[in-house]
Amino acid sequence: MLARETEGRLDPRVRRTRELLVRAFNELLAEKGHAGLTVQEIAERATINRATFYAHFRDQHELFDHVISEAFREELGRRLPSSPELCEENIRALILAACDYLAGLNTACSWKDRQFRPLIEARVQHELYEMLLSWIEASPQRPANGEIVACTASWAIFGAGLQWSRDEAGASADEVADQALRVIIDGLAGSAAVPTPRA
Amino acid sequence: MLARETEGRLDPRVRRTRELLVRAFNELLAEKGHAGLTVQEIAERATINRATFYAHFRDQHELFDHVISEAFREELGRRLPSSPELCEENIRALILAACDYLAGLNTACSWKDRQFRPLIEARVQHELYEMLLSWIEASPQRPANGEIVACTASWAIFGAGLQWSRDEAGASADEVADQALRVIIDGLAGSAAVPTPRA
DNA sequence: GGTTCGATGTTGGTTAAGCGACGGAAGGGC
DNA sequence: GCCCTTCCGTCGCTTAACCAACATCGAACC
Repeated sequence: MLARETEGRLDPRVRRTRELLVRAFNELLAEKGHAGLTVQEIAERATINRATFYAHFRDQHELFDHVISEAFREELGRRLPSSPELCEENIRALILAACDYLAGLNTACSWKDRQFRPLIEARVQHELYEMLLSWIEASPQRPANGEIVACTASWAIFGAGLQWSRDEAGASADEVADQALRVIIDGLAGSAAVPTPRA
Repeated sequence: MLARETEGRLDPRVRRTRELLVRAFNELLAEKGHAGLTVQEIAERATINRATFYAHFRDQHELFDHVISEAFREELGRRLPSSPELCEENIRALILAACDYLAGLNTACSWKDRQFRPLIEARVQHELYEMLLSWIEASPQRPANGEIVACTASWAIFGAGLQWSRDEAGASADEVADQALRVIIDGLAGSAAVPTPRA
């Protein structure tokens, strides 16, 4: 009964309610961390009724996922001014975004409780996947199994970014991006790690 | 059908809508001034439907009055930590608040268009009146004609404040407050401007 | 003059938000 | 064990916000 999501148009009340909830959640996250945060608290801060919360999110975890995804999508949006297509430049931006975002979690967002990092990381990978898939499906020669391609590549990008973010004093993000880019685009064969099977 | 104002309880949606409208109006006022501001613009900024606007304010002028009154009441609230009663200390705070608020209009709020100052000043006087009247009616020996007393005194305070705010390099606000306070409390007779009629 | 355009208030029907209450689960005290 | 509190997730009813119109007005503009 709520929110014809598929349509582009969306009831302004719905948009406003979600924005208020997201803002409130972000504020409380910054103030008190995630542990012990109640739905009541979030709803109150957002000036939204608690029951209305459940009309928009199944539970607090879903809101959490939504907020993380949105934050990472914003990070991506800042780095992807060019057209939405599958090209080296964009993939490189994806890698750098993953690096910076994941590294940022180690410093700025040194949460009281690190137990939520896996959840955040899962969202990052998922957003990489979604972005890649949208590019693949918009490309001229779209493969039949775009999902598998997107999945593999997104995990590759994610893995590179995560590894780099954990690696103190390693290579620069640019270097990582360049190397990972080669593997992702040309494959293992192209990266000279294995002999090319058909050469 | 909207907003049982008299009751203390007030639908949270109503409170939120009014706050959004007030905030939007203040923002637009700071950005573009008052001239040429449309209801449509205000409603849009507040993420409120234009029709809903009219469920809360008769027109833009009423919102304007509301905003000004609220700002001045806030100014008063900051200066009146003591109990709400008719005493020298509180009246003095009233005078000083009027002085500062009206003087502030000359500098910080140097609107593109000064034509709205009379409207603002009218609100200041009205708020002074309301505050005084509430004190008078709560006092032990409340006179029958509290309205006339409050009216006279509020205009006196307002006049003193306005004159001071216009007077460059005159007496300090404290001095004005002291002198005006004497006139207001002891009357012309007490201030020695005229001989006391019954002495 | 007449025409176009945009802002203003207003209306009735639709839809989402608020409220109060409910049962259930999780913890804390004793 | 048992009670007490607090949060959770859900439900039916009420109420306010949204929307798409509408007539009206005033300011260009020709």
